Amino acid sequence: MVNQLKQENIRGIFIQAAKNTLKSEGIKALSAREIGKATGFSYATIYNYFKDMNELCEVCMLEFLEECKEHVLSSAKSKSIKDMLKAYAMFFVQYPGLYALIFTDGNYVGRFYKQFSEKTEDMYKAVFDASEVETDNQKVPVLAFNAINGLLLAYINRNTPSDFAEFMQMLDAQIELLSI
Amino acid sequence: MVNQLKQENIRGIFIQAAKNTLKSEGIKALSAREIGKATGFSYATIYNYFKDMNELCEVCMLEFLEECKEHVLSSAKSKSIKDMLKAYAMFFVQYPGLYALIFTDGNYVGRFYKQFSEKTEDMYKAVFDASEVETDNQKVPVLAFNAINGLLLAYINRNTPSDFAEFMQMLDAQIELLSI
DNA sequence: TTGGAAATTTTAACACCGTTAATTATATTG
DNA sequence: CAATATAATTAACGGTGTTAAAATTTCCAA
Repeated sequence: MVNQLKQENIRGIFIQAAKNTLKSEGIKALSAREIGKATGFSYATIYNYFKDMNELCEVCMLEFLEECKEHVLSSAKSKSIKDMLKAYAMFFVQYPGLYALIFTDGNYVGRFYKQFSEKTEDMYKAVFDASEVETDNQKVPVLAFNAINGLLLAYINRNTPSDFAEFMQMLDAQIELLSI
Repeated sequence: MVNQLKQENIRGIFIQAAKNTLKSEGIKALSAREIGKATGFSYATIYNYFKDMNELCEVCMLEFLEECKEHVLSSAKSKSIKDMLKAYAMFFVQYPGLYALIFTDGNYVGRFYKQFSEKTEDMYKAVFDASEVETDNQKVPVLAFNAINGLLLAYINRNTPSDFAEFMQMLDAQIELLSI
């Protein structure tokens, strides 16, 4: 019982350390040894609490997705889909490493992708439900977010456009083009 | 003179070997040792012809981008933007590893991203020019491709949707939603 | 309280990776 | 042919994830 609690705590310590690294330095900086140093444990102790580094990453991903959802629902300037999609984009502009982790690094989707994909689509639909947009087409929320993801992909991973202001213009234009 | 030719040939051998691996097995399977084995050279010989593995990858990326452009311009069913965007998507569905390499693996964009981004946008515009679409908005080609890239990102990197037929439906719906 | 069993942590090791320096082999040229 | 320049190879370093064995700590009953 007490043991259980302690185990959960230590697991949480590893998760927190990994999240810190992922947020500040990105996945390239994450390693078993680095987490060991950050937590004061040996580098191998992690393997008593996670099957492998992938599992640790996947747990972080799920938590980040939750953070993202909360950020969108709480910080959007209005309930217009434009502002909500902007809030979504801003989350990843603020934490570009998380975008790479969640959307582009295939290594760490692995076993959990089903659970993860479902949770992502749930978020998309939740945001649309919270917005003032009405559409019969079930696909529209997913498509809209996909389009924004494509924009983020170019901006975050490839520095295109290279300027933030221009990125914002592209974001506006993209939402305009989607005509939702 | 003869030397120069020989050097170019060996460089080409490494590039070809790397391209084969990237196409068939993706970037995770690529390593200096693996290329050494595939070409019959030692693993360190590559460093006489490329600054590092990144440079080798970047050269491959540029060549793949060219292949992609040729594929779109030659194999699209018609000059409608719908068919051309479909041809674009099909190229990466056929070689999913290349999509990961070109668009999502930040490691290998590195130094060359400017040259590479420009070449990508050139391709987008070339495709639009070759199509029957007319638009005043310079941004439209880039935005349309970004949206398709977002779709590819979900399908290739995250298996969403998990079914090819459904992906094709999403593709149609995305182009529809863009109303171009 | 103490001794032994169970649980946990750490150390050492293995197989990879990219990369570099020194060595060996090959080719070129006087 | 010998000396030199060029190219390829081997050995090594520091990094990675991961596992097995050793060391340590925790726990509980006598």
